[in-house]
Amino acid sequence: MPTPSDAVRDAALSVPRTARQRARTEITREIIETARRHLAESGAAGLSLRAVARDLGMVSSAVYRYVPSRDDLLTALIIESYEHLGDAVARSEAQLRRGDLVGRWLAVCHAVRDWALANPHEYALLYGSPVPGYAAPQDTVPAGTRVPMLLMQLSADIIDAGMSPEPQRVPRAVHGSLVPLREGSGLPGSVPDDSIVRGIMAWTTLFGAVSLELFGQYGDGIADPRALFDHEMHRIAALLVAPDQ
Amino acid sequence: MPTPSDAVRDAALSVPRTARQRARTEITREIIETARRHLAESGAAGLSLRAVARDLGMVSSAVYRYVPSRDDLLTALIIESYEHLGDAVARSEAQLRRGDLVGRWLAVCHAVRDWALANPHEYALLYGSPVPGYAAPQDTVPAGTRVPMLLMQLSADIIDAGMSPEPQRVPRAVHGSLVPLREGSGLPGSVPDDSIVRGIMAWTTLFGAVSLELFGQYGDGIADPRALFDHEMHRIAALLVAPDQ
DNA sequence: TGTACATCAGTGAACGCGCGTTCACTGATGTAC
DNA sequence: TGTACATCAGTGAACGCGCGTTCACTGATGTAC
Repeated sequence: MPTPSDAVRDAALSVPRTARQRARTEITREIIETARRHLAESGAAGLSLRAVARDLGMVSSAVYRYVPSRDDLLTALIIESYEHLGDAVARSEAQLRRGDLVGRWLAVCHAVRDWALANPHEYALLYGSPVPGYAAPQDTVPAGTRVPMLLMQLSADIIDAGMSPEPQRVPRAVHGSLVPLREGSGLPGSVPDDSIVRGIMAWTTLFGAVSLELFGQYGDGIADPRALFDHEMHRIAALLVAPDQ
Repeated sequence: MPTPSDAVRDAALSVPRTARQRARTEITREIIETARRHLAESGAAGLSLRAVARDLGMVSSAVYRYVPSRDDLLTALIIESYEHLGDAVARSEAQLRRGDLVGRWLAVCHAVRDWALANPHEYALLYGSPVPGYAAPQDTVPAGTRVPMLLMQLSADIIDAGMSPEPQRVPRAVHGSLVPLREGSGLPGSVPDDSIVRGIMAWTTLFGAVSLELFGQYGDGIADPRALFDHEMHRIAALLVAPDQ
């Protein structure tokens, strides 16, 4: 059952046939691109179908031929933003030797931070406060889990390389808490709870650091946020990878 | 030089004299309380002077006798929210024996999380994406640093108790990065960089965990977020307090 | 204690703006025979 | 290859809504003598 936002993406991606279909594909893309520009400049709350239409020289009602509603446009943008972030992170991480586990972790961290600094409104849309009156549909979930998935792969590689820190026992309640995550992600049962917890903590510190910096909590207190971030991520790496044995 | 939002707070707090002044104080409070209710229900973007006026049975222009503009009202709410959070955290932390350093840390963590869950829009206002078109003035800084200050006090107590982990050396760039924070906070020079870094990392993980949970990044993956949070904060405690020597 | 004047709260209308969405309609493009 | 019909893009007007802020005005409260 295709949802409206599927339709939006499909139209933007499908192979064009007739002139009409080609135009439709192109204009849908233009609408999304224009919306993305507005999002980047004014943030999600300032995103308006009328403004997008104006920018494209269309009458506002014409946009409804391509996009069912403002919320669907927002959903499409959220998914695309997750994909952009995911691409940036994957590209950066792929450049490192597979065996360089700490390096791969740091590449992920800096890719996330760099992308966030370059695209602050998109980052805020994904990881900031929810947009009022908008509830992200389930469609956004697969794109949204790309970075966590990448970190899980990294964790798995660390375990395979025998570089994982000695697993600690984890309270029963925490074990139970992780069950849906295990089921949803197809994680092999052999991965200990402790590794998952470490992964979540690393992920938490990563996004916590980026959010605190980007959302202004450092104030004027930190002269060189990149240096601090880099150092923090180095230290957190000890959570993931045991020092050489 | 009193700023407009100072005026708002002063009016709400000053000792009343004449009937007029008493009414002014009361009505200013009512405006702020109503605005806070709206904020709690619809979030910062949905906060409107007209809606507040309606709720109070006033005509919209009358509010301008008490509040110079919407932005000043927002500033007042931000400051109050920081104070509420700060109060909640301080109250909770004060109940523990001073020597129970890990317990004090955990009290801070749970107080932050509990407050955030009880007041999600206020939390989003403070730690989420910035409100579009609004720049928080410097007035909000003192209130905004209450929780960090509390954590610094805790760190200082840990050092005094000799429970601090063996300080690591910190890269020169990181040392430099911390200079404005040292100057701005009146931290004694004897506190090593390493302790500050540890404090920042703990603070980062704390707010990262609360934000990821509250802003929906866990999806359906975590069955019992409180248990996970509690466990994470226990483990982060090792950053701050060395295991018994 | 009473009067004259100054201060201030609250009114109501207005300005100028923007938004999402619907709908009947026109004219161009595509399709089936 | 040409015609008849169906599909679809885009128009323009409208509905109904909400917002922040200003301004001239009224009537009540406060103050100085």
